[in-house]
Amino acid sequence: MLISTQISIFDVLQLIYHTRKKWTYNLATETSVNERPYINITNLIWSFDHDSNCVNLLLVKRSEWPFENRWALPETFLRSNEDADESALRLVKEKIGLELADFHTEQLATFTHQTRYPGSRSLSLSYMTFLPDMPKLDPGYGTTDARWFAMSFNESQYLFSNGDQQFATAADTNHDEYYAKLDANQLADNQLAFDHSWILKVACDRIKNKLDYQPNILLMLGTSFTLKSARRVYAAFLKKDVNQIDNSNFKKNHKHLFVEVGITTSNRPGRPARKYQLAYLPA
Amino acid sequence: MLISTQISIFDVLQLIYHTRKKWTYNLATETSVNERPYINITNLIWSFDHDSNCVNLLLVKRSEWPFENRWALPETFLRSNEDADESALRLVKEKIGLELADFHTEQLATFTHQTRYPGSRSLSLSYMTFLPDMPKLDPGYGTTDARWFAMSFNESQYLFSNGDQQFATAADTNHDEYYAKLDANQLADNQLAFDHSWILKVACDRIKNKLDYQPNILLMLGTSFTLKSARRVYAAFLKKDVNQIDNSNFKKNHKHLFVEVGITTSNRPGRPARKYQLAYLPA
DNA sequence: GCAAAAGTGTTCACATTACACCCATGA
DNA sequence: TCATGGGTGTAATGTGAACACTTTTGC
Repeated sequence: MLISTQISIFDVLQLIYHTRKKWTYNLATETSVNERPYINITNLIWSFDHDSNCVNLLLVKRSEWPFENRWALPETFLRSNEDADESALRLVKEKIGLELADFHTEQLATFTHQTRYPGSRSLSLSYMTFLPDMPKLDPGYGTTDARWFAMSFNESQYLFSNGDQQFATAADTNHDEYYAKLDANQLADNQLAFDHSWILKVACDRIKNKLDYQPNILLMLGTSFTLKSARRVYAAFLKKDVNQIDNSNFKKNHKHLFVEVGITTSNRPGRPARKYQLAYLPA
Repeated sequence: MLISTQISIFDVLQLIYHTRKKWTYNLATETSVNERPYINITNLIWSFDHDSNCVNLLLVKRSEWPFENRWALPETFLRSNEDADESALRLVKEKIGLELADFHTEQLATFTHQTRYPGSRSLSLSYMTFLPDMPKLDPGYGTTDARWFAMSFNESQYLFSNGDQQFATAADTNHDEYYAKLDANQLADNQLAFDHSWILKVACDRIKNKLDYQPNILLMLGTSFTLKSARRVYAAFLKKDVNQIDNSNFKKNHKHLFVEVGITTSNRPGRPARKYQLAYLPA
């Protein structure tokens, strides 16, 4: 059936390209040239501001089509000599330089909706990285600006703010409804490019769901952390105030996840807090 | 740096193909032609045999390179006119025909290791489908056989058997270690093609982890199910005997997930069992 | 010593477990 | 009426929430 669609000179060129691998293509059933979409690696890079005690997300201002001059999650193309997670790590290095040696990247999901990328087919292989620091940012290729956006929330969404700019996670909770509306919404100034508000929503939900059994998000607190800072992170994703999470209970409920590794030294009044690490080692 | 690698006529053709989209490529930094890998959709199709009370998985015998004449998870190529989840559904329809109207597909993960596919770069976008029935199978394109394999387990692996054939999930628990060994193992007769034993391991772990909060796997029991059959599914993934899961406690612990919808009629001795459904509706 | 920050302990409510008991059906 | 499969109830144990209390620091 697909053979009935128009075939351009580019399709033919692509076919020639394909055949160098001695792969036999069956046009009628298995393929057409358009089946090789762009492979975008999208990386949600998280960090924690120890001054403001806020969770932060890295956003970039695009300089190229599509969505030039608009804010988006950092993206790159998958290269032939790297796995997708290596590609996500490379993206981190491009934005923050190489001063950080040790950080954790994990897969979020893959987004394949046909209209997610205007003009051409593109898949987003999305990853999340938790940085143990909040370094200065370097916009790098394809972007004119890169900034940290502090996370907050309202009843139905998470919000990410830097100065006047504020972006929210998708308001829809249903995948199909979100993408059905996506075309019409593409020009709203307070929205992230592409389907990034949806990707961001999926990310926040995932992080929240993993808090009680695999809180890799705490890696953004550094190699060790105090219970108070951990509670701040939990509170941010649970849409609570820190003080709504009782420290005594928090410690008891998560003792299987945390292991004590030392004590803080501080110049402020009050008993110094103990330091903890994740008891499991994220691969 | 990438510009220093050899450039073939095919690279040039691919570039011409690319430029029709008016996308400006920066060879030195962002791309090379090999960055458009094959997009394989891998679908793990699950079902339940009500006669043997076993969880079953669909495997196919490949007829084409690579791994011709070997068993593998069913795969297809992503087409230009479908999302990846639609592609996974199409794969189901090709294997089982169209007699089943209502079934659920969800994303598992995306596998991108450079050596996962011999000879060329290929990404696997993996999905899972839970069939409410165990229909006759149709091998379809690229395969000579398609069969149900019954799931069992040993201490460290899940096993899938049909007659003499038995395949196991990956023995490694570490991603990097698995892929480091993959080349050497490719020819063992009792192994699935590609990295499918790893994908299958990831799938089983995912299903197990979701049993207590989103047991979509129960959709393979049909539109409604008895507590006993649900316990059988749980037991299979928890590596227990059905009787190790107390019925009374099972009901109490999962009452937020199940809702009573009727009663079974049976010709056997014993009180008829009640029928339940998932209380939430998987999208 | 006092205030501030953090860690500890106690109580109560509720959930989970183990296991005994009761109910509905076919032969 | 008995064997069989399935549902219900209960006491003991374990877990989480609320909140009071103790410890350690800076000033």
